[in-house]
Amino acid sequence: MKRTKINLLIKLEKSPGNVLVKGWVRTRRGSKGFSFMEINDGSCLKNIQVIATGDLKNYHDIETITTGSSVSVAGKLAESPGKGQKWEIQAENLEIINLAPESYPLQKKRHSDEFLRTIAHLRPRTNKYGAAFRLRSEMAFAIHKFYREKGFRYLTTPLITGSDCEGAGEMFRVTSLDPEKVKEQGEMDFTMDFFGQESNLTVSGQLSAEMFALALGDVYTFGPTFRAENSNTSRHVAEFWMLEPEMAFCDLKENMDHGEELVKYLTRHAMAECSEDMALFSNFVDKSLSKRIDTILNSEFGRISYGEAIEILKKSKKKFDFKVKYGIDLQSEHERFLAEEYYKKPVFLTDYPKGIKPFYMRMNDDGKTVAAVDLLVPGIGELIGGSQREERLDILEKRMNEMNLPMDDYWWYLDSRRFGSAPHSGFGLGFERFLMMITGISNIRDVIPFPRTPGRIDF
RNA sequence: UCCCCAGUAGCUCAGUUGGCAGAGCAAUUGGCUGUUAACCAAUGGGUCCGCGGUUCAAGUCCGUGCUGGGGAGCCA
Repeated sequence: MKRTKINLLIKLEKSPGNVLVKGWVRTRRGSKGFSFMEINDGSCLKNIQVIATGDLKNYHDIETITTGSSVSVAGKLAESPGKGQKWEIQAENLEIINLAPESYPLQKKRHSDEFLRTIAHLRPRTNKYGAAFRLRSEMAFAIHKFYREKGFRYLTTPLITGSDCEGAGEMFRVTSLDPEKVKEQGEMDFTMDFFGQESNLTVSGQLSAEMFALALGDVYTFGPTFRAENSNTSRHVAEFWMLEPEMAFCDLKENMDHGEELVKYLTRHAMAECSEDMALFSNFVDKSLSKRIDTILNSEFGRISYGEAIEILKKSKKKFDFKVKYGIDLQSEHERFLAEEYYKKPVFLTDYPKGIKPFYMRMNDDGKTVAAVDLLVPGIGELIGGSQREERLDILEKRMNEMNLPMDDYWWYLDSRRFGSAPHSGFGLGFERFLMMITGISNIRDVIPFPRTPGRIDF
């Protein structure tokens, strides 16, 4: 008999008679002569109840089944006379695949997130983490679906990069040099290294994506990204996934339209395809989740310039630790006030002063601000960061000079402005931060399978 | 990296003024003929985070290190 997954089984209207289920025992309740078991196979949140009676030939062994054990159950799918479930399996053949010893760390009760992080290899067997990682999978699929429907091309950009000055934070060095020899020589000779020059793990695929947007039109990258920052917060990890769309013939407004459409599409997809898991999050993880999802789906995101934001912050009676002044980079407290208290919904901030933004952002006509855009979201902070790119060669070169960037390293990037340059825009969306937003899970380490943070690379 | 808080049984946590190491859940064993984080009873279980110090006596006080959490900076 072929195995049926539990997500299909529990949806059945009529019993097909006998079924075969394989999974892990969440709990066993024994009485004299029979046992109830809850089996979960990871296909969905729900367990299937199995009843095993004393007339089974291996019933003596069945009585020893512990939480966490793996089993294979064949039997009749019957309507359950008990409350709480429609179906149950009346076991006719129950095979113990592996008995979990008493040291199995997951109990049939709530565990703290901190404890579960220490057993990250087992935590997907819990309701909450199972739901989180099913949703993560579904959201990755939804990203590809969204872009395919819109005629975008999926681009995979290199994870190892030679440019050491992308300006998006500390980078991880990639080298094949022998540490012992480096110690003898007293310094690293990069000409002897694998690539003949210094190389690092990427902090963004954007520059590569721009080249392909100016060839294929609309592209997106979706893959891992690395930051060697010594960040110890609930919103940062050293290895995370980022979605980066890049669109030719697209200005800042269209860039925002795209970001808003994307966030709404993915959120709608989560509600439609993962309703059961989403219900768990709003019932047990974050009581305000339903309201936030509703706001994301049904409100128009705010859109204001940096200058307007500064005015709003100044006029507010709120006391900030950092004084608000035109030209400063906005602090967390400022961003939170704008998204959580003033607008109470996601809000785009545009047109930042050029001094606090990177070289590739397009200079506005005022000569002081650039066509940058950040999307601030209640509870998360910055979800999206992007811009319209500077497509005018002379202005781009001038900016790079001002910022002392080595022009030679960027010869290929500048070529794109030399040969058929065109307006284009794009942004980066932090995949884990998006997952935090739609699950209400408050620590980024709990939405990524095996988190990498300063001082920790377990599993 | 900085600020604040915490570390006691497998888990969650209590532990008074410095004076015998505790609870609930879990586990183990037994009971129970339809359970729902089953129920009832019994039993076992400790490097009180590490190191050093004060003291007749330290889980408790002091110093230091490590780990975890919250916040800040950096950013996705």
